[in-house]
Parts: sequence; structure tokens; C-alpha cells
Amino acid sequence: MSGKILTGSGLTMEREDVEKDNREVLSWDINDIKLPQNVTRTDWFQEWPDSYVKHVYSSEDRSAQRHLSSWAMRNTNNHNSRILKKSCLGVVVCGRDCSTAEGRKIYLRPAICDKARQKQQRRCCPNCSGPLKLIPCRGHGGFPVTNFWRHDGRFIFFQSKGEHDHPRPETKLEAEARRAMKKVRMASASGSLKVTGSRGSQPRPGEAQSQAGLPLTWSFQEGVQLPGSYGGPVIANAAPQSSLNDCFSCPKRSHDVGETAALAESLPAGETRKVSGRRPCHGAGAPVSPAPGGLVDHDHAQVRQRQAALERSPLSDSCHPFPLAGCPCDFFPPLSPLEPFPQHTPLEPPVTHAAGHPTWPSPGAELYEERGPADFHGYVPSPTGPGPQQDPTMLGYGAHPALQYPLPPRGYKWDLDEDMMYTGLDAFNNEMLLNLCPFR
DNA sequence: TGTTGCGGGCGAT
DNA sequence: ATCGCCCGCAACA
Repeated sequence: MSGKILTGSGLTMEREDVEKDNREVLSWDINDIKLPQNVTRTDWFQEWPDSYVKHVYSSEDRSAQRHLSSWAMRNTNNHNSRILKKSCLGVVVCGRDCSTAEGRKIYLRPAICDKARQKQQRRCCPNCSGPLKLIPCRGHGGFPVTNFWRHDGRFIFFQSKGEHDHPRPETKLEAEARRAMKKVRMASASGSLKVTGSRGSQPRPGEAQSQAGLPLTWSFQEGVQLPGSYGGPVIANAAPQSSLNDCFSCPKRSHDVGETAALAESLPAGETRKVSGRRPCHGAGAPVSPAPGGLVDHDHAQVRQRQAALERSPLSDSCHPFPLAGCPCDFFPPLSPLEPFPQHTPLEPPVTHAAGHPTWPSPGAELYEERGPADFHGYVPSPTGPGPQQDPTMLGYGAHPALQYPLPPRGYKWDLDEDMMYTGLDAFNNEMLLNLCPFR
């Protein structure tokens, strides 16, 4: 039983050792005193972890470092500094259960901050101006699904408990993009008003404009990947183009993997958190490109994710406390040709190897018990698990059709007045959607 | 203004 | 003891 096996990288290992390691790597629980450190394969960051899954991410994975999730997760105090616990806030939907002209539902991202969330719920549906309703997550025995994060050595362990019983909200980036767009609209509108002096019956910026029709809220979860240009001017700074190395600006590379591991091992269990910290630098001082050990560039995944979100960027947000003339659905551009988009495909390949070569599907991947979520009236969660996959190394920007879409001319639509902004954006979105939706 | 993480505190189990 | 949750605080964007 101790036959030698040849790995893709030419390394040989004792088969029994590998099996033992695999068992160990897969049997851990976030509460274990000691987590496996002989992980040979780390996972690609999972944007929509669901059900009772566990993942081991590289400590260099920026998304993991930030404990990100596209679900709206809020910090929950579990009185354990070693393990960060987050619980799901659910999703904000239209109290009237309205649908857009395309038959899409409104799934907004609940604000994480309690006050912001309360405020959010006082707003109204961007589609029909009806009241918004928060659908709490009850996927874990009647309680919210909980996610646990724990930094240990060179890895970041993630464990999810519960299965989301609600549709997916827009992602964090989409929500941010929407807010950013809202600001731009407001600024643009007020500027336009000042300049033109009058818009007749145009509502004031804070009122009427709100729902400018941007196909946002409802389509996010469909995972449409629009061309990267869209978020350009508006959220240019938020755009990840430069983020591949954005953590390298960190002056002090005190979080090198090796250092982290050493530190983690030398500290009481409860101190591991310190290693990862929560701000920009976290543990990512290390280079992003493929590391010597074969580590995959997790930043690329995040970049793609962020970029895609920005690209999808919907933009309408707030609502009026009362229905506006011409308000509701006419703000939504005729995305007509778009039937519900095929499920959102994880932007990052699910699994990769911390050491060694990628293989698809990755052996042992099934051990992470991933499974498809339930269906929510047209809402089709995307598989979080490794579906048909691509070699991660093949997923560069250029590999994604959507990312190859040409950028719009600089200044496109941003200096337009309200109407132009709406129509311009809509038209632009439509065009992009029509031309780019790679899934159709 | 909103996000994120920390941690004190409380009530329920 | 554990868990869910509330709250306020701080740092940051």
C-alpha cells in the first residue's frame, strides 16, 4: 500500500501518506484546536458558498483575507477571537413582489450596518416604488446561515453552516456600484439643473431621480458579465484593473506566508487573527503571480470578480417615498431580449492547487460536499462547486469574452443630463447585453 | 455614509 | 457553556 505516486509536478509521495493527509484535510472542523497544515490544495475563492461546505483558501487569497462573500453577511460576536463568525442577513425584496418588465425580481443586498439597513427598509422598491421587505435568512435550523473564518498558518479555513433559503442578493460590489452610480446621478442631476436652470416638472434630484433606470438590482444575481468598460468613469477608482498588485503597496511585508505560518504557530490560537488583520494588507504581501510553490494568483480571481460586478453594474437605487410620474418600470431599460440569464458562473474556478498542478475536476474536490442550492421562483443559484471548468491559468482577462468588450469612449454618458444619462446608460447596457451576454 | 471587525453584555437553551 | 443578537466603538473607504 505504500506505492509511490507521481504527481503532476513530478514529485513523488507515499500513497498512504497522501490518503492520510487527505482524510485529515477533509475532516477538520473550524472549531478544532488544530487545523491541518498539510493542505496540498487550496480552493478558489467561493463567492456564493452555500450549504454545509468547507474550504481552505490560501492565506494569500485577498478575498478570503477579507472574509468576503456575496451573501450579505454581518459580523456576529461569538466571543472567540480565533474564529470570525458571520451570519447571513438574507435579501431585501419588493414587498409587492413586483417583477420588472423582463420578469425579474428585485433582490437587493441588505445593508450590513443595522442603522443603514433600517434606513434601507424605509426606502422603496426601485422598480415599483412599493415597500421593501427584508427576507431574513433562516437556513440554519431557523437561524441565519453562519460562515466561519479562521486564519491558521498558510491557510484560511472557511466553513459554512446552513443552507440559504432565500434568493441571492446583489453582490457587495454591485451594491457599491449602485450607490456610486446613484451619487453620480445625483451630482449630475443637480449640476444639470443648475446649468439649465429648469426642467419643468422634473422632480428634484433626491426624489424623482432615484430610479433612473438602470438594470441593476434585479439582474445582478443572474451573473451577467458585461464588458468591463461600463464601470469605467463612474467607478473607475474602484475598478480593479490595478488591483492585481494593489496590495503590494503595502510597505511592510510582514505577512508573508512563511511568516504568517510561523507567527500563527507561535501564538496562542486566539492570536491568529492578528496575522491576517482586516485592512488592506492583511496577509497579502506576497506576490500575486504564480508563486514558486505553484500557488495560483487568487487576486486575479478577485479582480475578475470585482470587474465583473462593476461591469454588470446596475445602478438604480433609492426610491421615492411615493410613486413618481413615469417612475416605475419605464426606468428599466428594455433588456427585453434577455430572458433570465443562465446561472451565474463563479468567476473563479473553484479549486486550484496550493502546490502542484491544477486538475479538473480536482481530485478530492468532491470532498467539500458542494451542492446546488434550491430554486427560488426563477432564481437559479449558481453552482458553487466545480462545474465544467477551465484551467485557471486560462482564465485571464482575455479569456473571458465579456472582458474583451471594448471600452466606451471616455466621458461617454457621464456628462450628460439626466435623461441622457438614463437613456445613454440603458442603451449602453442594452447594447452590451445584447452583444455580449456570453451565456445566451 | 457604509463596511468591517472587536468586544461587552444579555437572554434563551 | 453555547448561541444568537444587540449595542457601541474604531478604523477605514
